[in-house]
Amino acid sequence: MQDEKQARKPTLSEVAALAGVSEITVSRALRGSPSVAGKTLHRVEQAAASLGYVRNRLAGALAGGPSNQVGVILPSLSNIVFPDVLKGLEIRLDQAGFHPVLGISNYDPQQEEQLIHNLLAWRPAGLVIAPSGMTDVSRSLLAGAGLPVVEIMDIDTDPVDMAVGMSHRGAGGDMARHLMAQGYRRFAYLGHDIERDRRACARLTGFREALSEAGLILDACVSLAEPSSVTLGRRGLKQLLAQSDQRPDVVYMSNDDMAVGGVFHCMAQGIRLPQDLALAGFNGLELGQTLPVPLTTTATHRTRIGEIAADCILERLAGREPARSTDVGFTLIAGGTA
Amino acid sequence: MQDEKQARKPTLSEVAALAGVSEITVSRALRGSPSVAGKTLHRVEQAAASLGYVRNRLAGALAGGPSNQVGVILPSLSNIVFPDVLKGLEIRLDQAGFHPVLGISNYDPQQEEQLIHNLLAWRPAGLVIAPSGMTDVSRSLLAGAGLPVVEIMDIDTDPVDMAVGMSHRGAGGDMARHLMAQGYRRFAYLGHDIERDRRACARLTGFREALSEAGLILDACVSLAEPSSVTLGRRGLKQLLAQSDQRPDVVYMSNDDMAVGGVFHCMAQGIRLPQDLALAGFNGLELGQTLPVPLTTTATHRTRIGEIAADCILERLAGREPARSTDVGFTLIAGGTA
DNA sequence: CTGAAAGCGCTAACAT
DNA sequence: ATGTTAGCGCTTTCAG
Repeated sequence: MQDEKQARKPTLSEVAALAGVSEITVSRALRGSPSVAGKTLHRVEQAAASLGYVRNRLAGALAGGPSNQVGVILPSLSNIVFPDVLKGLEIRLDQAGFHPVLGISNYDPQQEEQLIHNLLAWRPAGLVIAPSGMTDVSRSLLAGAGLPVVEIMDIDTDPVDMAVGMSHRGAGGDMARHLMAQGYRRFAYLGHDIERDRRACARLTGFREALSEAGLILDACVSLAEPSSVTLGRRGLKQLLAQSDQRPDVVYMSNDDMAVGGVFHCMAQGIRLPQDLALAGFNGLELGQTLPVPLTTTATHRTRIGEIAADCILERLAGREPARSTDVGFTLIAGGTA
Repeated sequence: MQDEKQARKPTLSEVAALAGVSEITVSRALRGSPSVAGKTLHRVEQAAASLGYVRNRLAGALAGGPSNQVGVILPSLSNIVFPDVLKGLEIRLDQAGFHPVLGISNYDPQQEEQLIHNLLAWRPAGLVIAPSGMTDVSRSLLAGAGLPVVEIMDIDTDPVDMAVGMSHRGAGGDMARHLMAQGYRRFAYLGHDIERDRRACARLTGFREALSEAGLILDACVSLAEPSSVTLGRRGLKQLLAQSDQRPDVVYMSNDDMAVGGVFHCMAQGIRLPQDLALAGFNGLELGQTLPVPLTTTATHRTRIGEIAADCILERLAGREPARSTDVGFTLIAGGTA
């Protein structure tokens, strides 16, 4: 080891000098090129270690070498959903020696555009984005970036490059059909700040469409202008029930966090599930499935979305051509709350 | 806008040519230097926009400009705890125009060491790490990196540079004293793969110490070799109760996820909380506080840790000297389960 | 307020 | 298997 405070980090040429070879040989050796003699390799590694050499990938990438950074833009980290996706991304990227560079858009198209610009400035190897209403500028930045781009979560819209996700509209429709099949007829919806969450919006649209096809309607539809949470679901359901003169048969909640809040409200009020009131959520979080009565919901494959998105980037970088759109599907869980 | 597929991105000199000024003037203009005439600035911005210019920060950073990347190493993303910390980091970093570059160590010191090396290769402006048993090499890499480093979560050990967190040992001790004050005498502990989670370990240590000081002991101590989860807590409590010939008064669970699982087990079995059995967790997750009976636990200030860690990095970069160690504390929540 | 020169540390391309 | 040459695109000096 060397001094604790080395102001200037050692460079390739210093390693080269110590090892008695040229810079390029050190470069090749340290990058694991097969065309370096075992003996040379060893000597270079020794020299690098003894100097505490740490490769400068800024210089490498600028000189035309590959980057191992992948830009990742997500709308939020508050709910476990996006960390789950990020986990899948990270696992696969890490295996390939890549790192996610993160940006959070807060569901704001302007922030999103800014982030795309900022992340592109680092010339990443690829970009993964859970879109929040991309602007034309955003789209054109991505189209012109000349790198693999994966839009995740949703496959209801046409992607700039690639897409991995599921149909939220389809999920909403399927849940509506499932609930109708259970015999429910009076439907209500309780959502969080749905203006900003286009995917929650798409589910509601699909839900409505399916009801409509069966000649039914949504009796009540409440959206609260706050991010989703268990607390909000609990409070929201209380409010929804208070303001309905006739209690609905079933409430479709914008996601599991909200739905679990609803379940807790019912528990506290002695409202029996599903006899007195039925509830359905979305996401299939562990939380909802571990309740004494498992939540009726739609399980999504979040980590899988992340993994596949990473694979798309890596495949493309390897010169192959991944599917333009990948549907990871979803699974309706007929739990005990509806 | 320009062609969808621009193979080579425009460079500073192209913008300069179009604007009729020198490269350096464009550089200054685009970085918002005050010493650029308003008229020139405008012309440069026009030129940049019309070419779809995206700054290359690789080149900028290599040439000695500042980096706006901050390496972030976390042990896991599976539990909401670290995403919460990451959220706090991201908020503050984003405000300052910085981005986190992420690495997940999986609680493995070797992976951690590798990550530190990889992230340092990008010459980030700073590094934030939730340590997982740092090796000597890790420590020496950080010490010699010549950049601000913040170790987060824990302040029980001496940091290489700066630390932001709380005393987990203290939290365990406080909970033990709280439970003893409630009159409980037969204590049990239920943990997840605690070998890997040094902070959970520290809490248990503090818990034991406090019992010991009062002349009490831990009657049962079960650790399951799996990551913590609601499911594991539910299953684990069942197992723990089955194998105890005399039921404990109270079970200290390694965290809230585990504890909520325990609560669900009790609900399902008709075990009354806290009369028949008391439970306590750790973290103060929303989940536990929204249960019909709020969980007794220790609230941690996770997002705050992230925010302060980011501030430490930014302060140091601004030339100021932040506190070497920041204790964000914790708050014991005397809920209804103990 | 603007510019010219020099070089950050590395790697691709072309030798040998 | 190793070396030489020539930048990558920007920003830091240092000059006006």
